[in-house]
Amino acid sequence: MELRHLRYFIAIAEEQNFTRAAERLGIQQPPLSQQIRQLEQELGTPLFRRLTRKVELTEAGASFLSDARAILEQVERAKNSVQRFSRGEAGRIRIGFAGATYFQPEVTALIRDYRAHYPGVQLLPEQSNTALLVEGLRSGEIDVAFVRPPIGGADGLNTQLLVEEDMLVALPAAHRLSRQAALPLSALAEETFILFPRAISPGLYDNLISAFHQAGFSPRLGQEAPQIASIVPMIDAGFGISLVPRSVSQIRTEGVRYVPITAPVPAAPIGIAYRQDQHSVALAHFVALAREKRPHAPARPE
Amino acid sequence: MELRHLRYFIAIAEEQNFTRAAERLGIQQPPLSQQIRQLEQELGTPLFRRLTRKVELTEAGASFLSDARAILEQVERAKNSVQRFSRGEAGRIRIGFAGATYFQPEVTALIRDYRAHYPGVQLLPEQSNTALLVEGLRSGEIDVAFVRPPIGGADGLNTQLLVEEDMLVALPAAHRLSRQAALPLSALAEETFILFPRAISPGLYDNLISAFHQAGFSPRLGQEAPQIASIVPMIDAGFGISLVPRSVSQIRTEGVRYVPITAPVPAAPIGIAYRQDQHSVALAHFVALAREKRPHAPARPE
DNA sequence: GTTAACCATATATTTTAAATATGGAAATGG
DNA sequence: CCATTTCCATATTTAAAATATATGGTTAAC
Repeated sequence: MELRHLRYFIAIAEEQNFTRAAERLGIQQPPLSQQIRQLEQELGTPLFRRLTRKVELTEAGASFLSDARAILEQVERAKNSVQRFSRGEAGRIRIGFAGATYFQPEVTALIRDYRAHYPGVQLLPEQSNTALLVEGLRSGEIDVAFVRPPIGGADGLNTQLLVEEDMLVALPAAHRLSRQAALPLSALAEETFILFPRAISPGLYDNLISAFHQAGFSPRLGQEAPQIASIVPMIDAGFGISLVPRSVSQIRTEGVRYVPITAPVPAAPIGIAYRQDQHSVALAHFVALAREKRPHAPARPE
Repeated sequence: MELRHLRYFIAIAEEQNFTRAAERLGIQQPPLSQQIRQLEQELGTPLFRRLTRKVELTEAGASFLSDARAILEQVERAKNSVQRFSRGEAGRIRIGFAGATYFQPEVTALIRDYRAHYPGVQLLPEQSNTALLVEGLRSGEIDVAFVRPPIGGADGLNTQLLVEEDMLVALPAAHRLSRQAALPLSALAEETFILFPRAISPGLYDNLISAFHQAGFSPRLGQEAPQIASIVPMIDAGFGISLVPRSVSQIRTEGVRYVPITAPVPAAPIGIAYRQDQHSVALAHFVALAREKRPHAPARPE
């Protein structure tokens, strides 16, 4: 059986007439008769009663008619579906968010814009840290991730800068410096710092450390925070002070103040990372949208 | 697109290899490549990524794979369905029951047996009278009916005798004859009879009247009953007495007694009627089952 | 009783799928 | 690193299958 048989069968059922159905199908009547004979043979039962002026469906034929129509409709749906996938209008993107990247307005704006453009694509967010996300990208568990570049050993992964974020000082409201409008980093030489483990975001960590060195001191490290976002409550709890990406200051707490840094300002860039051998059209659109938003985008034609 | 394309596509997706898929399909590899190229062209997108050691589905291909499988399964279901219809294992029979025929054990036994043999056939019962049922058979609203033969003007309809029922006298419990073991019809010459309108079952009505004439009297007619089954409550209510098919005596009421007739015994046969130009296999089975049950079936080979 | 409608059959032709032969690219294995 | 293997694509031939043409038979219609 082939779809041709179904198309022919339906045409005859609708016309109740082989000759007219053949015309409608753009073929002659004899091949149509022959194809239906084949179909009836394969099914083992007549589908039509041939009367003198018209043909009519047998019971078996009537049952087959609705099925045949449903099959052709399903074929059409499958075609459309495949094309939506190939155009990136359908699909699935597993998105990873590294520590505190989901506070960044640029990040949420990108997600929002993408959803507006491609509502048919399912977005599966996952929260983690840069190191684990890079791992997930490599193993294929994640399609794209918002990370804090640079990411070590990025072989096989592409990274694209999305936001050039800076960092702020975060300190307890009761701290003697918490009312300052701005601070040089050197003013913090004697403080105890809460930092996250270098392993979860080496790039960001190294940015911090090198800023400290530029300011002329090595930070005294206190309790380690399990992740970036948990630094804020730890400051509130009195474990020390820290430097956090500016977007983290969206976490407003009674006991914590954020103060801008005059110099040297540590960078906390956010980028998106994805596999180089990545074939998803949906993801390509996502990356393209991110590129439109990248900072200082040079206006060069592509 | 033809089903062939789907079968080929699925084989390759499962084998991840054109050559092996071709073997499995019993064709050579080049025509397989060609058919897939056709399919990809029609869909407007590649379905496979051709790697050096294997092929893998694209996103579009993965979406198409599940659809293709679903389509082939639906085709199989349609085939099976059509065959069930052609064997009479699926279908629908609209069955009419004339007045009081559904009290007859033979009738309910036939229905029960048929349902046991062909559980896939939907039986749609409808209660009416012989005249309306004959009408329904002609117009195609009903497929088969239990009627009280003979049915007038049976052109185009076949009738088959199912039960040779006789009639009983039905009278009030308080009636002077209600304790008799049996009665000749002539004993009722002076009674008032409740009868149904001749129009709803002329055969049965004429059987009654001719039995009265054989017994040597014309019945005095009282109130008319709208249908056979409603005769019993009318007797209870004191409108008169009547003769009813033996199976009606299953309606046991405190105030009504049934007494057998010695002679002449009016016949109340039940038959099934259906269109001669009837093509339903399911109905043919039903009629065949009824024939096995017909009274005094002569043991002639067919 | 002749004609018209309509499907089936027989045969010819064209289209299409499948087979054969071969090439090229990439991994594998001495 | 070169030879070999794996595996799909392409070109061409062959076989199969669908379609076209011609025609016949049956039944209703005029």
